Amino acid sequence: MGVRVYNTLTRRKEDFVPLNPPRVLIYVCGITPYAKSHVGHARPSVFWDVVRRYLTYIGYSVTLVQNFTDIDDKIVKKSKETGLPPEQIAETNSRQYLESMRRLNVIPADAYPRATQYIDEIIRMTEALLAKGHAYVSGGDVYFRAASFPEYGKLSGKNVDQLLPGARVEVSEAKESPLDWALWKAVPDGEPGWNSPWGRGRPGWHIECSAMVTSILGPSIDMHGGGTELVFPHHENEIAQSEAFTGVKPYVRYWLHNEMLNLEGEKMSKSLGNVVALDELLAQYPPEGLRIYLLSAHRRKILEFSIELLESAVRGWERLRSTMERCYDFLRIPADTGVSNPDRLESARQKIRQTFFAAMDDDFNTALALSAVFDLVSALNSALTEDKGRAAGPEARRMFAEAYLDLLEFSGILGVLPDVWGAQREASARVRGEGFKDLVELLVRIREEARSRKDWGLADEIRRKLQENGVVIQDEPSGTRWSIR
RNA sequence: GGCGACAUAGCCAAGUGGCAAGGCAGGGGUCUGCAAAACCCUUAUCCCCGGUUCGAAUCCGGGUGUCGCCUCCA
Repeated sequence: MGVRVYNTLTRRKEDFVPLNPPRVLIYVCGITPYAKSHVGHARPSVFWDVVRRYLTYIGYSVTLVQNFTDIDDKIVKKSKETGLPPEQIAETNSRQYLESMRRLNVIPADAYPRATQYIDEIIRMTEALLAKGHAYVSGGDVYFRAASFPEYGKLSGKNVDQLLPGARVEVSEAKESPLDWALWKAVPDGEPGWNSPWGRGRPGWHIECSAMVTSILGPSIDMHGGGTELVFPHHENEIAQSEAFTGVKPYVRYWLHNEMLNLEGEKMSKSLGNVVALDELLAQYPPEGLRIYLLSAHRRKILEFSIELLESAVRGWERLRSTMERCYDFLRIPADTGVSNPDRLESARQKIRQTFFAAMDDDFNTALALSAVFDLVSALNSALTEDKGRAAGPEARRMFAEAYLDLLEFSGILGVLPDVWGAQREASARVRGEGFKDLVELLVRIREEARSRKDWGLADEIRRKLQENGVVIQDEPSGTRWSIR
């Protein structure tokens, strides 16, 4: 056993062996905060959050860094259009992204560095690349000489010779070759810029990640993530810059890329304009539902997005949540009751455990892991249904509790652990005012009494009024349960 | 033009040689004053055509279709 990951560089699944176990250093390409975040941005965030949770769970000590590229052409353009300073645009959108992450239950990265905080490092790196002959000055710009890095193209599988004909690369008189890219760009007065040995300018697009990775995490990291769209040229260029600069190979031991979200068959992207705002979704749907949706396909597969699909995932989450609440309530009743067929539950549980961990080990197959979670939901619900309150002894009860704890554990790894201890119920009740809970419970008691008198009119009215106020009533053989939705 | 990925039920999706996971939706049933939830049963000739094999969704060849990257992008 052990984790295996599909590495974009080798195009194979490989055993995951970190450089200095148990430490695992991870860098994930974050957003360019020139506009609001959309659902697509949540895919890598949630995926890497699960990776971090799982690796931590199995004993690794994870350091995860995610950047903001807070200065680039788009931000400058936006600044010109709106008249707002670029820092403000970047900061507003970065904060909005982080707020969405918080709502999505994403464990905060150990650092969220900004490109503009690493200008000195970028300049130093550029100077070093010049000194080593990997870069050249042209006008006030500095370019990386792709031809100076023989392995250029190794990540994306591009053949440099075939890249040129018909290529859509930017043709510029300033560049020796169309494949070269800017490390530093001269900027006209009035645009944001920093002083440098080559005059006032700002960093090119790819160098900031190399600078942040090497200065924060070192010359060689364990995993690097980002969307497939970044494989070329962004990550290809990052490898060239970083390995040329540090002389250390490999810059990244395992490259893990996530596929895109599609909207009506087309890639969701800001440039196409077919985006669904992340904060708006989170305002309307439970974040756990969104996580379940995002984890429902393997990260290397394109996933179709629609409100209907999100809503179906939300319904799945509601089932998971209500199962946990039922299990919790069940375990609170006196200890001489237990499930009537514990052996069946136990054998299901063992099989499900095996599936879950094998799935996570196999390139973080969250879709399969999620299916194991739902299998456990079904097994627990079956056990609860069969029970009928029979006394089955402490052993049966213990087995039930074990299965329930597994469900909590798996949900925790996937970051969709519902609040089963009622803290949320309590908190919601508090938000609605002291005594809210007492009032609800009083109404439930009154309704129980009405039901025993067969006063259905009153019982139904109480149920309806509570529902209007967000309290859902369910009559079960063992009594009436209520929960806040 | 170059490189690459994908095609599995109504929708989403896992599965890379041994009787086709899971979610949502649908149908039937149990429970129930009603409702809700839950449970049980039920819904697939795995894009097409060849080949390899005792055996193929899975491997090989060909075809068709969809998408991505090569330009900013998670």
